[in-house]
Amino acid sequence: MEDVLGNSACSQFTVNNFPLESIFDLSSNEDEKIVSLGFMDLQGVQDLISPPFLEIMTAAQQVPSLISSQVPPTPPPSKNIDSPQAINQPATPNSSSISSASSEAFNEPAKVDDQEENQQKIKKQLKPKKTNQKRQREPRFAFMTKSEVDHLEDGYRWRKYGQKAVKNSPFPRSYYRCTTASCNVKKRVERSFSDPSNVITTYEGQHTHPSPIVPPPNLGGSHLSTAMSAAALDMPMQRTPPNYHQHHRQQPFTDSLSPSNFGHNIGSINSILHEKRICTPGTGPSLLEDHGLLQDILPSHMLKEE
DNA sequence: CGCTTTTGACCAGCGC
DNA sequence: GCGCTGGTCAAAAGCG
Repeated sequence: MEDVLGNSACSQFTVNNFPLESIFDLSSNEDEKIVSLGFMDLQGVQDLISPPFLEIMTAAQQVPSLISSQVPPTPPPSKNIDSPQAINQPATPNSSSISSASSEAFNEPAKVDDQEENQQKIKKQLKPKKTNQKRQREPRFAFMTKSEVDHLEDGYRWRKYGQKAVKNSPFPRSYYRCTTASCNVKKRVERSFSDPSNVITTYEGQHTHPSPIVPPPNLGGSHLSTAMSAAALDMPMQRTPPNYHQHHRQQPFTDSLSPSNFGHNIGSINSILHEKRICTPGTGPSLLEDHGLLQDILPSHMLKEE
């Protein structure tokens, strides 16, 4: 673990490029200690070199172990509170780190379904009954995007259901929910206090349906379309419609570290990376970031496969 | 008319 | 227990 954590590329990347704004608010399960790391906690003051973050970074290099756990396009996974693996994720490398990176839910067997149905029923009720358990949360994934608009077009349709002022920030946080009836995916959007040009988006849950916005074919070549079609079935942040990149510059690392990306195969990851390189204008600094960061983050063999 | 956004209120969790 | 904060609800308003 320390070997990985001590990876200078990782530290450098975190400290120099995304000092305090890289958000990986990845709630795991009823063990809410990660959940407690809210945006504002992480943003600005949170030491991202802390183990949870670095575990995620580590998880980025554990892709092969995740590839086998392809996320089915079925109801969003929930936390299996009965699963010892879901509880008290040890700060050990490999699978445990991956689990702490909000992927444990993806790896849960089908037995979760019943629980998750109950959970969703409860969620749909106005007043969820409070049981012995703490409120369950979907796996979350946050990333930061350089954008002038708050609500990034990610190919899904969202309905805003709330807005709250954020502590220590002049920018409000907006709450969105996927408009698809059976889909409980939510996302939160807020502007980075330390860098207002950055928009922090947190996705919670997993889409149970393909993206309603079908990207036009032959944009960016086969790599792009492959990545899109695959990603469209999964987490929203994976897919980036053409117009998305026209207006926004997403921090590359976030895509590459997306747990859902891990849920696919390396080819898909490479496709997404390829997509970004295709779509990111070479005139901006993002290209430089892209190039350097991706190399830092991704195992070298993955980049070679491109 | 249907859908989305706005916004104040309410509730739960957490720390003191 | 109390206050703070995050998250959600739901009525009203806005929009196409």
